[in-house]
Amino acid sequence: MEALAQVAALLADRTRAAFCGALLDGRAWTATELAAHARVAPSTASEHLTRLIEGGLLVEHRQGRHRYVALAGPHVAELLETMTAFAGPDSKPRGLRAVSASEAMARGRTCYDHLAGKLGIALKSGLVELGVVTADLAITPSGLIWLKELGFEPSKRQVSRACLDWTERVPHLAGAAGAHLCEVFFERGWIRRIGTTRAVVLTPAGEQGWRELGLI
Amino acid sequence: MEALAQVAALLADRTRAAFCGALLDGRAWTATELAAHARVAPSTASEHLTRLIEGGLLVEHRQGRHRYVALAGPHVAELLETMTAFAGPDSKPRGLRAVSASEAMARGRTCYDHLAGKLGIALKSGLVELGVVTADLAITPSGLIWLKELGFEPSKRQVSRACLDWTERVPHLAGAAGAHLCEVFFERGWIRRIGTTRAVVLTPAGEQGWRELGLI
DNA sequence: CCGACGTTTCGGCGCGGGCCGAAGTGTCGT
DNA sequence: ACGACACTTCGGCCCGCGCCGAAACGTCGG
Repeated sequence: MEALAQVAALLADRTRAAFCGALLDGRAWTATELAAHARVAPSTASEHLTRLIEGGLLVEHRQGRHRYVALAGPHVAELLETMTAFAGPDSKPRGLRAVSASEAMARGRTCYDHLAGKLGIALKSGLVELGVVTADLAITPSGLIWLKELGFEPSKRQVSRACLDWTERVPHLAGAAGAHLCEVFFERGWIRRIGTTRAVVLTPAGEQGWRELGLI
Repeated sequence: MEALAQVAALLADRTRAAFCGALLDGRAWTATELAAHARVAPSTASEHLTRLIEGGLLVEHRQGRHRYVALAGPHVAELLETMTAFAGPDSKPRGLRAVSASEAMARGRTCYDHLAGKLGIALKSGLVELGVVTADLAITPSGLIWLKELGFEPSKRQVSRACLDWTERVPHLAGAAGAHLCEVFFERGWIRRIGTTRAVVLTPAGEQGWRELGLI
């Protein structure tokens, strides 16, 4: 259990945890961006990033004078999701901006590479309704065909996985299938990010698309 | 991400992590037992236990002058499993006793309420062979009937869940179904604990039972 | 009722680690 | 070539926290 403590220690610091939370949007951030986000000096951020990379949680990608970092993969996102689901949402959003931001996150957001929030729950309900997945979020044989018609190709990665939503406390669809659907929705302009946050909305085109697929 | 850091901090200490690791056997331990296990003074253990309980990871059950503690539920076990799978096994078992103990754990052990190790992998393979679960560890309709014949009754808990094995790096069966099978195997004397550890072995009766069920 | 035992509280010690600013390195744009 | 910029390294500060032992409390057994 020695190793467990070491991984936990990496996430036990509010600044490093804030970095990981920001990176849950699935994009790569520069060191300076993360420093500003967590309100610490660049030198402090640099040291934290080095530790997170050595611990295998993050990967870096140097480009000129920039140091881009990103989550090391879906397995890290799953770890963070599991822990966040256990910990529950942060207690008190302070101020009007923070409140409206957290409401937007609750309506819909990306969870690294798939959809979460009320939007994620709606997607799951639709998929269950269509018989693509069972109530336990296992892909059905007919569901696999349905996914393939949307361009899904099975890989080594687990096709479906339940991810516990930390705002709704209900499992939604993660894994390769969840990631693929999210990708397709972005490509088709059915969902769109709000500003630079993880929050997303269903566009009018998306609403129509979902209706045509029988998701709503 | 504030809340994530707080949960992580609970597990970021080697002593508290050792407590949780010991409690992964699913039983309730007294404060003194845990103190001896982690080689710290009783007073130190007492303070750690209070913190873990306040953090929701453990529950206590006072009985006379004893303070029994146990994991707060399957969700805590899942959290620990996810983190341990990410962290990997502890590096170096020291001495002959430690080596043979870790080999026994690799052969078969309980993961809170279900089977893991090579034994868990064997069980999974058998279940896939029988068509009880898919390769992704989702229960099939016929598999549900098979489980019910073994006394399984669906509840609110998720029926099947993939748990990543930290010795084999392969997912095995957790969730309500995994817990039920483990329980049945213990009742029938098919598996037995080695000493007081989490390690288990398949008994001769168990080998025959598994053969009759078509698991091996 | 008394001693043994499991547990808790408290004071105090020492280490680890998170933070910053200053100075240094490397890269880009002009 | 030069300054601006992103990042890193280092020294130093200080707070948090894990540890223990001593003492107190509660329970059990005789």
